Amino acid sequence: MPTGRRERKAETRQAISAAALELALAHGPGGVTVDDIAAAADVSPRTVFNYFATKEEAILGVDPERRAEVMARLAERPAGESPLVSLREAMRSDDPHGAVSWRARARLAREHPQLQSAYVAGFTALEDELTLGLAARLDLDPVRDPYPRLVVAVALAALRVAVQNAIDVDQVEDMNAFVDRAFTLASAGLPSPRSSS
Amino acid sequence: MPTGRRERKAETRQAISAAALELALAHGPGGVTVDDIAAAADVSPRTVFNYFATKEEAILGVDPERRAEVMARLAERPAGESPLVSLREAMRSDDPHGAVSWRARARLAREHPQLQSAYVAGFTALEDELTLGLAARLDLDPVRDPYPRLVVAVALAALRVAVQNAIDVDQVEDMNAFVDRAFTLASAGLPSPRSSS
DNA sequence: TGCCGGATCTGCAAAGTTGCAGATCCGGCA
DNA sequence: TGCCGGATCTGCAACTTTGCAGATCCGGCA
Repeated sequence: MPTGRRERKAETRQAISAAALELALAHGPGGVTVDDIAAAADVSPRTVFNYFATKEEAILGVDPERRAEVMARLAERPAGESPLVSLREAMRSDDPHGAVSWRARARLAREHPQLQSAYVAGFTALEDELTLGLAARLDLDPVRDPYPRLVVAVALAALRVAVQNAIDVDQVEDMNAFVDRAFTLASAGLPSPRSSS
Repeated sequence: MPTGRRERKAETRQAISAAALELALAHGPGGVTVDDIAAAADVSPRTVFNYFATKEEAILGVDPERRAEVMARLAERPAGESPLVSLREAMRSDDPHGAVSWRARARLAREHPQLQSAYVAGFTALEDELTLGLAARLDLDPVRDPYPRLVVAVALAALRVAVQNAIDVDQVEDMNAFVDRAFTLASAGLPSPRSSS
């Protein structure tokens, strides 16, 4: 059982990410320097930027393993299923541990505009990956055919809006209900609401 | 006819934006420094950051006047119209001059990944504005009710994907056709395609 | 004309970000 | 054990970005 370089790399990333999140929660994103994060993770400041493009990304950064899980779940969805449903189910998180830290980060991003950009960038990166996955499922060209990317972009928009709305009305426990509502609206073509409340 | 401060401010912004775009097109985004842009626009480097948060934003930056035009067009749409249609029409650009520079920027963003983040950030800023405008039209709470933001987010996703697709298949002249197709798909709830080509 | 007040611009210092070159570490192999 | 090769980490210099304090500009008004 070799503790290979790959595992060490994942550990370093985790250490930096954990230190960044903890310090940001404690002192606010602006109250933390990269040097602080580096010291807490016991690496050089330069190494922080080997793993994350920006300080904000170090704070919000999504674990690559989690992204891989989403991709794997997408690949396992039944073949004929509606693409929006496949994506919704692939992204649904029933892992309590992951969900908690994910909510903490979403809330942090909502409260601190300086994190907004990095937060959205995370969705964009996921969009690129999911587009390839969905195109493969549907046997479509991911770059020339707009359909896969359009469905993924809409699905991520729905997810993002649902999460933000759950946070805004302070009901993060019912996250799944909010997500379901947004996806239902999207699948129906966003009909004019009579009473969407 | 006073050449008031407001006009001078707009002129300075234009000068910086134009210099940034020109230099970026000539030498690539990475081949231009903020000092270069500042010198070309005849201001201090510090002033560049008074108008734009980042060098990338200075290159891609959307003219606030253009955003105001979109908001004005949205307000003028008939009352009972489908929200997606209202948004599509508000964002449709028939101004040849504006459209050309817009395409140049979209292409530049597509070709240089370093601009991706700033490009998406522009859409996010527009999302916030349009959400308020649409909520007002529909008389809904823009923060507690997810509907306005969801529709806007989906509309912008459709627009973004359509533009990217038109660039990818090298048919930017037919931009409107691409946008219409994406919006039609979205209004129909993104049905599984048989032949979306 | 000459002053006032606000808007705009600038200089400076500290922090963030990146490319590059080299140091270090670690597993595999003789 | 001792070396090799690649992956990882680090130091450094240039550039980017931000907060702050002050300089400058400009229109309005006495």
